[in-house]
Amino acid sequence: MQVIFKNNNTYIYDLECFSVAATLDCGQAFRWNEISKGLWEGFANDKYLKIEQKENEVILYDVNEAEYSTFWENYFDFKRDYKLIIEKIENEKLKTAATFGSGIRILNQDPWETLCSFIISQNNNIPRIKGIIDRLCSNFGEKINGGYSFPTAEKLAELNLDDLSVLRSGFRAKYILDAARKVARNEIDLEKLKSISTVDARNELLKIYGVGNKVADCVLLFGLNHLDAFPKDVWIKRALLEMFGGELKETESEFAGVYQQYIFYFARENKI
DNA sequence: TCCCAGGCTCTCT
DNA sequence: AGAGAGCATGGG
Repeated sequence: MQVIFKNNNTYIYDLECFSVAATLDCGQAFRWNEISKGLWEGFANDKYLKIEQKENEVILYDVNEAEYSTFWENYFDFKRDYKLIIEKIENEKLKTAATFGSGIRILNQDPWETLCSFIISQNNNIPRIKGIIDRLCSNFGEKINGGYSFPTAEKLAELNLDDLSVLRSGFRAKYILDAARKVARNEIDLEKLKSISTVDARNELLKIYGVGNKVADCVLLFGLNHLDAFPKDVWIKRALLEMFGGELKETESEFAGVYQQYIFYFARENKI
């Protein structure tokens, strides 16, 4: 892997195990869109990015060295050796799924944005999740280059259910408010959850009204860097049954969350 | 039209 | 402690 900074862009060469499409379109983030083949734009927290993948080249437009090394490198988890993770898989079917989804990386997203987004995701479909999050940002975020930032918990904590009716988020609005208030009042310290055990962090998240095991595990995995969290949604439960007979001991392992994304992507793309 | 969506809470056994 | 209804809304 080689990183070059030039013309205010960041160019990455010889980067293994990365597909921008698989990573941004596998259901872990909801604010990315493909403009044309291989060219994506989107937001992370209060930052806008245009990123393109060509043959053996990834370009982050208008990203200088400082922005790359302090933010995007970690956001895309470029430093982690996913090839090694895949090589260590012994279960043959899991290896098949991993090979199929080998371009997926687990994004290091902002904890609050992740929490709020996955509260919205429950009993919902992805196009509508994206729509609700778009309205959340355009109504309550800050105007930034190209769009709107994700609103802070402090901002949302001041609002009431009536204010949130513009989101058309249904029964989830009351859950958003409870999460915003608990985070804004520091009843739940999201940053601290990164450094405590996965079990303890999950129990903290479960204190939020509207957060159950699945949403908590998504926040642990996509926003708090707990890669051993294994979110079980309807797709995963079905895939575990059909691919592994309902039992897979790897769901308890160090990189269970990475495996989960491979299985999820494999199941969805292959329509099993 | 009808079914269902990366679930969760509440209630009833 | 396990099962089932209800939840808001709208995409397909």
